[in-house]
Amino acid sequence: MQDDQLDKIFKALSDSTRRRIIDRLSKQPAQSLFEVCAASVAEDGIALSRQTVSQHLAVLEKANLVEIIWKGRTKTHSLNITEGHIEAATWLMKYKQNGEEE
Amino acid sequence: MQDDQLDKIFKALSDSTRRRIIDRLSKQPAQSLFEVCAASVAEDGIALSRQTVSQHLAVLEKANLVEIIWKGRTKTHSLNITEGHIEAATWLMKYKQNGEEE
DNA sequence: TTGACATGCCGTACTTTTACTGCATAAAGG
DNA sequence: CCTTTATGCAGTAAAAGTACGGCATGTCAA
Repeated sequence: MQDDQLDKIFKALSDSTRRRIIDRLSKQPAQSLFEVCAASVAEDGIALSRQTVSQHLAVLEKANLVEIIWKGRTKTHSLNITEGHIEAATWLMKYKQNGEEE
Repeated sequence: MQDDQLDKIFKALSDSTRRRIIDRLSKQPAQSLFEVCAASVAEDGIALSRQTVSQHLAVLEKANLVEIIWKGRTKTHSLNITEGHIEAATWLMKYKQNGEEE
């Protein structure tokens, strides 16, 4: 696993807005930009501009966490968690000191 | 798991310099600030100022990833990965789509 | 063709992060 | 006492991250 890839994945996960988007996309895939915006207001009461959400989705896209499929003029976003992501996310586990009670 | 805590942990892990420090501390615990600096130069050939390393260690400390023990006038840093950290690191796993070959 | 819709790119403002220099403080040793 | 050693704090500067408005482009449908 390359440093660059780990950077992208951890950075993508280090923002609560993006984690909320991930959670939202997991419940309903293939959402457009506007659907994500609308859901943010409807479910969390957080009104974010189109550009802001677009930027967050771009970060997730660069980390390959969302898959893009164009349907006509609509760009749909779906969650795409791969083995590579799981490997990256569990990077810390190899440093867990085992032993101790608990 | 609170958003604030997840933020701190993922942010702490999203920098390759900090990941290198974690790796270093896992091999040799109870290192002082200067030892981490020296090891950075010796093992990776990266010369970082004392203050820069200090700041990185502070980020790891705020995420509770390192434990501080004072020995005389020396502040020693050791890795301290808890169940909470593991839980945070595996945050992404609950979104993994199972199924598919592989 | 025209209008409405969805996205993309450019620029701005504010905040945070990263890396650094310099100075101050406190403890141990000669 | 004075020097060395280890840390802490303040301040600076460049870069990146976050959030936004405006304008342009492309597409679907009436």
